[in-house]
Amino acid sequence: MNESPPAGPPPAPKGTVTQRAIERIKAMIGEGLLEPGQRLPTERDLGVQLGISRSSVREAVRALTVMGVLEARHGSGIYVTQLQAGDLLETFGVVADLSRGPRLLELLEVRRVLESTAAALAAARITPGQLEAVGGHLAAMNATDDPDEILAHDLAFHREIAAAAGNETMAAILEGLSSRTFRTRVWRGYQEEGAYARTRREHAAIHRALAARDPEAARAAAGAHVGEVERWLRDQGGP
Amino acid sequence: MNESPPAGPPPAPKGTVTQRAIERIKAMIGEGLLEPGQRLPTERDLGVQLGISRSSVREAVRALTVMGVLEARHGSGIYVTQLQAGDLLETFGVVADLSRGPRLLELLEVRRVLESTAAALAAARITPGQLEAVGGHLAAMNATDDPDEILAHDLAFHREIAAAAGNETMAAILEGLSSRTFRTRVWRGYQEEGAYARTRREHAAIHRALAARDPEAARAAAGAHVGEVERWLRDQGGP
DNA sequence: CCACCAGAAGTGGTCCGACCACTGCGCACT
DNA sequence: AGTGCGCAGTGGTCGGACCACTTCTGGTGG
Repeated sequence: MNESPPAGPPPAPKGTVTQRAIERIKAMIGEGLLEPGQRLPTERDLGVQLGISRSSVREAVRALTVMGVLEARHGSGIYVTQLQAGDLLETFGVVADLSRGPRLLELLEVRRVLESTAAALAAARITPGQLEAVGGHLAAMNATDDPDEILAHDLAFHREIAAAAGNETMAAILEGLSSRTFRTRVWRGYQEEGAYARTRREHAAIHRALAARDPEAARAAAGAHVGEVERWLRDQGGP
Repeated sequence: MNESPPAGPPPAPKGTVTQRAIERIKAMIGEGLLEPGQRLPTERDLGVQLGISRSSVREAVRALTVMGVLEARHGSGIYVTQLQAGDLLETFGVVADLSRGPRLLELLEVRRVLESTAAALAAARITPGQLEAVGGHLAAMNATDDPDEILAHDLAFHREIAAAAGNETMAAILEGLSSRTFRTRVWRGYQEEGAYARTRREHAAIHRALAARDPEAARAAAGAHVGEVERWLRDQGGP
């Protein structure tokens, strides 16, 4: 009769129940209690353990799934992802897709910086096999007139370079920054100006720098490539 | 009696219901039907519109909330965010916090690249007021011995520079890459080696380059700064 | 003995209905 | 007119039920 009104410390009084659940699960992983690839308790059990309803558990799991931390397999269970990049890319891509105006330019600026660096790293580390793959996409891109196919090979071209840079995280970020719809939106108008030729020239320059194992040349070529799109976009929305 | 078994086109048969709901809402925003700051229909109404239950709507909203696209205000309604960067930082920070081993190094490498660029941009654009703020954090950092306070001013120091670079998106990414717990974890051991002096020297060098409006010097100083932490971390987990 | 398949158990996915906590606004009271 | 209270509306939480899918198990036939 003396501690009911004054304070009830046990049931943590912060934020919403779901928010707390997210923190709890996140903490479990952070503390190593949950290893990547490991299976979590069932939603029902988690609800009991955390003292919350299954609905709230589901929302927490959904949130962590979106973040790329957890993965739910229907009929099997919930698992901790390998956190192997490419998992956080989805969120990043969504933001990129929804960005407009000045934000788009900023995104492109970030991409230019990372793409340049990736190209420089790739020039130093790329394997003959990877170089051949890059060349393949370059050739395929030049051999067709179908915009969709060109776009696909363009994406693959850059993806291959990012992979060759040896930094999966950077590759994942670039992947998000070059998400399909994002790219499609920008290219729609860009290519109408007959920018194909310039694009081909720039891609060829990047490929040449990679083949020559010249990091600085690759950095410059990649930077110029993205910079061109940047310039076009700036002119577009500007005056 | 003749179209029940053959085909049911209206209820698109792809993915889970929640996933579809996410796409639908995302599309509404992408197509401009939902302006930033605008209020969405209630969860109950959305359920009716999309032909799904409120539970599923809630999960979809939760997912988009985590992505920083929506914001739910208890008792008021669901709103579209301004997509003003800093919203996607949370997810990015979580990933950074949970990363381990090689992934951590990759993250740091990305940070080095962006931090260098931000410093270079800041050197060209920084205002006297911002420069003073940077100097203030530098002085405050050198004036105390409390690790927590040092960390706080360290974060503010870099945040101020990122802001001065004039690219909010880049600043948001750097913010996520320097999230509190991430930083704390790395610094715990780093500072034990009496790295304070070196950190102070490096920070001073960055500040000097900014004051001199020398982009290349700022780029080099910032790159070296992050690179030092990188080197230490590599030595740590290596042999 | 092995390969294969049908069933059962367990899991996430979806739906429903109820109630709680908070916000916002309008009405009545002062 | 100013103030406070109450009510309607909204997101937050809960519990239970059922569905869809995966997985393992046991049996059956080769």
